Amino acid sequence: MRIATWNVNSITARLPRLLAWLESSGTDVLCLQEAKVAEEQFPFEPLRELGYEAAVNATGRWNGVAVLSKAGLEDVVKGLPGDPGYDGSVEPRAISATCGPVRVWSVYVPNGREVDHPHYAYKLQWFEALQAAVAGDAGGSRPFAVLGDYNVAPADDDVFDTAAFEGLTHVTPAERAALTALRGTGLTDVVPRPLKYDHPYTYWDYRQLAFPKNRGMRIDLVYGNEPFAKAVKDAYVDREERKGKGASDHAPVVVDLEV
DNA sequence: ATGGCCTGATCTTCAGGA
Repeated sequence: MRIATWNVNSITARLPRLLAWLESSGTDVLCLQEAKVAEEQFPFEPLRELGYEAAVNATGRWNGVAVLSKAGLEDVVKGLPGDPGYDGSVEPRAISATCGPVRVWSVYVPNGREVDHPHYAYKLQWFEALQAAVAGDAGGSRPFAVLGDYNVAPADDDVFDTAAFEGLTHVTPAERAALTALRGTGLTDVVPRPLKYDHPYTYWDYRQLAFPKNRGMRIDLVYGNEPFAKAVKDAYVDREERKGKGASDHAPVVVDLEV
């Protein structure tokens, strides 16, 4: 079974590439983030034609997550139990579903913006809610994983230049502590291999030739429980998908499971 | 090859991304 996570940065803008990639990669289950579209406008039909069912939590131009599957799609839960919300409203940043033998979450963790911004406190609260929501499945015997855009680089090695991130979000001790606490529920960081160079970056800014210069970050993560981690046969970042015109600024992370 | 931001809406300017 091939399972992947990909922040597509608008499913509307990315649809031709998304459909082509689903076919060429042979992905069975895709956890998708930043759909940036209301569920009513979600492209269910072209996905169905490729054999994918879709579970969607999306409300409009911001955020939006989905699980696409041709391996079954059951017990869908939209939203994060205990989601703290931001500025008085809960945003569509999480969805979970069971796809055949595996249960997955697709998550889009809040960015945080600046360390002294309310969005940063929201980000840390959101991590606490996520930890509470997944703890049961994380300790369970069924293969389970939380896949998505975590908006945190787990270690200094996961950013191209630590000095460039001095005082910024995504690398602070509190954010990394949130990841450590999340792993403490029984989850393992399934680190993919890079297809080129020596770091499995998953995101490169659109600006300043970041991708050609490989100034990237590893912020799209796959956190799997023990049964999931044991079933992993391979994992890689499909950096080919970051190339060319009309690319998302994130590349897919692909995991092959023997389940 | 991979090329000096992109996306969608409040739409010719801006918020948000990270």
